[in-house]
Amino acid sequence: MQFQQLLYFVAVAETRHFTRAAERVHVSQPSLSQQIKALEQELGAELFSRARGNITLTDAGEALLPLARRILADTETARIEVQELAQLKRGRVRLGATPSICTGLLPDVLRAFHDLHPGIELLIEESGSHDLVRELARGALDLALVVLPLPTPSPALTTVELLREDLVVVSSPSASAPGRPVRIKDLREQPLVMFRHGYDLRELTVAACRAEGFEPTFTVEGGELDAVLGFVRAGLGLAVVPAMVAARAGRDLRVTALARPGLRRTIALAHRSDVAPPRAARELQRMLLASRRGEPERAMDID
Amino acid sequence: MQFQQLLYFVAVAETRHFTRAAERVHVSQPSLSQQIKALEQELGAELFSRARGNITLTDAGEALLPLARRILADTETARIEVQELAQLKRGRVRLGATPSICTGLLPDVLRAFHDLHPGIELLIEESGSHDLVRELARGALDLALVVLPLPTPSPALTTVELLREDLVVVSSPSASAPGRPVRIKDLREQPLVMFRHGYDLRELTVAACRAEGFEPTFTVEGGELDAVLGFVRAGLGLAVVPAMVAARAGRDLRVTALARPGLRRTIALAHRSDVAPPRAARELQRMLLASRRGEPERAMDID
DNA sequence: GATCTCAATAGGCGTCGCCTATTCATGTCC
DNA sequence: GGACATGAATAGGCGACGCCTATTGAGATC
Repeated sequence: MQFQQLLYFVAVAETRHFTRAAERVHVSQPSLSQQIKALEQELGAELFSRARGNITLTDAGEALLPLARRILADTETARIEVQELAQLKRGRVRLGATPSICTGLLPDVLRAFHDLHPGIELLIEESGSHDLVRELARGALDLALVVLPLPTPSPALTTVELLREDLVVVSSPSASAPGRPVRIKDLREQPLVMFRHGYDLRELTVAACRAEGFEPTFTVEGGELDAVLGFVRAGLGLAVVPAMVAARAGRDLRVTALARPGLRRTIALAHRSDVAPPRAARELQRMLLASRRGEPERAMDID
Repeated sequence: MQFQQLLYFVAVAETRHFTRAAERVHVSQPSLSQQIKALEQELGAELFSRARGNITLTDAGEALLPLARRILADTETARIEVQELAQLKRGRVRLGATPSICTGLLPDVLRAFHDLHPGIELLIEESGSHDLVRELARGALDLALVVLPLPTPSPALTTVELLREDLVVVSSPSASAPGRPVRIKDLREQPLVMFRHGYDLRELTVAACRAEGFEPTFTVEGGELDAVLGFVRAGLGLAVVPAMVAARAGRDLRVTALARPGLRRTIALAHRSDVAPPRAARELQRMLLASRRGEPERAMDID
């Protein structure tokens, strides 16, 4: 049994005419006759009663017709579904990212992606790099934006470096302004507002302070990104954040660069090494990589 | 897209292994790989992510799998349905017959047919020949047992003579016995119990009397076959019925042959000339024709 | 680095589906 | 009633395609 044979069969059943059916399916009448005959032989039953000028379905033909129609409809559906997925008309991307990346880098790119591919569902998982790596390995995420180096490096994950961004100090405009640019050691006696455990920024900042030989002091700690910025704005202390986040945080925060060599972090795209990400995820990956040409400069030229 | 390709696709999806899938569908591994590749090309999307030792469905593959399964299941259903019809495991015969044939000839043959083909639905339409011919032409019946000659002969119907049966006279054992065998003209002063209009037997009997130059007299008229026999049994009069009916009517009826040349009627099978009857109807037709070898003798050797 | 596994390619062969040309059957018209 | 017209069924040839075996190629595993 073949799809063509069913197609021909339905055409004959509907036109009740071999020659017209052949025209409809764009094949010569003998070819159609042969295929119908082959189908009848394979099924072991006549499908049409060929009374001259009055082609009719036999009872076997009547039984076959609805099934044939359904099979053909299903193949058409299959074709369309798969092609819609391939053409990014439908689909889903499960993207993981750290909170600071969600705030800094993602909005513009996701907006652009959604404008290009409005049918694609975007699922964002906002977590620390550690969790993201685990979810990625589990297959619960297609793609993740993580901070390098990975907390648990593994050959099972492929990472592509996306951009390096400078960290800057944010403070309340009303508070006593630190000298500019700030050195890490200047933070020794400065009260800091610190993220909760799990934030890469926390580990990074604390590690930098320790490298200078001191333990930082926190006035508040444990908040998410927005809360930390709010506390800073309220004058509770300083915070070290990516330049891109600082740029988005608004003008009522003073942004101060760190003195050389400063602090920077590397953001990378990660996905499983063994399976290629779905089509839609690959497309998002492509757009993220393309965006690094223009974005970083614009984001980094803030004092 | 081809059935084989879908079959191969499902096999790979289920085994997650090209070589094992190839074994399962009894084809070489390269052939299977090629067909999967062809399917992917036609659909314009990869269906599997071929991570070494870990074949997985892509999202396109996931979308295709349920449809592929359904398509394959439908083809299997189609195959089985058609074959069951062809093998007379299922089906329907719409058979028309006159009341006397229903009573006389049919029971044994239908019993035999049903024993052979219990899955076939038997629909009996009991009417006069005139109605039967009309229903046959309309396509409402597959086959009819009618009395020849047809009331409205037509080239659209094909008739095959099935058997000739003698008509006999039935009477109550208690009533005054007519001489044996009875001549038509003996019925002149005999009261008859007569069927309702529409019965071939009525026309036949009345016509025979008129040929002898008299109008028959009826004590009761208008009943169906069973009622007529009941009236005869009660002594209301005589009736002229087919020998086969008389034989089945039981021993409390006296059956008397008609004197030569007697009366007989021809029963034939009729069906539309333009379309072949369905498979099941042809089989019943075959059994009816086969039965005439033995049945008539047994039915006609009464009295 | 040798071996092993397993999918992908290469090349050859047979089948099959399609085509055109023709035949055959059956209504239809003069 | 014979010529014609219509429409489905063969006949024969050609190209494509699916299958095969043999081989290559790429990751794992020891």
